[in-house]
Amino acid sequence: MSELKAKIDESRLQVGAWLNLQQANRVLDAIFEHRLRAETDMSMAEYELLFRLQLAADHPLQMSEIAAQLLNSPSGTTRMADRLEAAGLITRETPRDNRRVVRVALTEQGQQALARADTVFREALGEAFAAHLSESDLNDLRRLMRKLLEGNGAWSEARCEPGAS
Amino acid sequence: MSELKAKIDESRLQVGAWLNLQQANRVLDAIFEHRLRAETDMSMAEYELLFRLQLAADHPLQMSEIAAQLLNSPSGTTRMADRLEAAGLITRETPRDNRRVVRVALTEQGQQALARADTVFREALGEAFAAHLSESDLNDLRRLMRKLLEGNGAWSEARCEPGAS
DNA sequence: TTACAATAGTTGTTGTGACAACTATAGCAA
DNA sequence: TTGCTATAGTTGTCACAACAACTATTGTAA
Repeated sequence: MSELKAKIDESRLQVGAWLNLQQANRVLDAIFEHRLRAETDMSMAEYELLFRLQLAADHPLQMSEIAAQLLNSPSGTTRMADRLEAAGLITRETPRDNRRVVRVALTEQGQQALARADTVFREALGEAFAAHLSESDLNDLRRLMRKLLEGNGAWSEARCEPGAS
Repeated sequence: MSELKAKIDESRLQVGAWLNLQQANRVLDAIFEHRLRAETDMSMAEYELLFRLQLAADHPLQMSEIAAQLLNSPSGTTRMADRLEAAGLITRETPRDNRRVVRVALTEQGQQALARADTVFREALGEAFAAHLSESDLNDLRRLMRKLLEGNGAWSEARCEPGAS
């Protein structure tokens, strides 16, 4: 009897924690999306792609790497690259030694756009995210998320070492 | 000089924590979506709507309440309700005393579908989410997410008291 | 060398969500 | 009552993402 009750309580705690995680993510996503769109006419997804390109500035990424890092489908990545290329923010190049792959690089204009977006995003991040968490909170959060990612075999893709911008 | 460095480190920590949060959310979302779709032919969004209906089983929800709880747009909520109604899982009813609103309720069939989805979801939640977190981790997580939600004025909507399933 | 399999991206199609415009009802003031 | 405003939902349109099918290139084995 009390075992059943304990199980139900356990389940409630789990569901509650997950719902909170999801809601927080949605709320913050919406905030960042709005801010970015309003001030730079760029979507979060596009910003993330440019951001990943800059992270790996030394070795230009190919489509499949981008897709893996962003957890996007290949087709979605193609379409996004289409838009960014049309806007003049990135270039696609297929190297001669392997004509299957496509290497994506930031253009000068793309770097400028990214810099602007970086400013806007970090400001929004500070206000809507970091302002409500202490430094130890941030470390706790990273620890928890790392556990979740590792537990689901998704840690490698999530690795990120933001460059000194 | 070292102040600038400290600021950069701070920003890295913030960005990293956010990226991890987002990635973890995406990975888990994808897992749950797949599991639910495979075993119940229902999307997470649809499950969440039914779930919210059951949470408030005593007083049937109206469209705007559902939209607020799910952080969805009114139009999106209408479309989802269209699908669920067509599938026979919910009913819409406009009460006579206020013919503007639409009250949504689970049908018998909807309750059964929800029960199945509940089983599948909670199993997936246990495996992909809760299995990697201790009870104190879960409480930490709730605490952190609550801070974020409160900080952005979104706590009330996120409130959830899962019923004894 | 030729044939077959594997890899990398792209395109066709479809589903879903958002914003804005619209309809209908309710509240309220003159 | 009449007219104005606010509220509640729905619909038109469009943007974006996913899956599957397709093309092109590379690797490999007979």
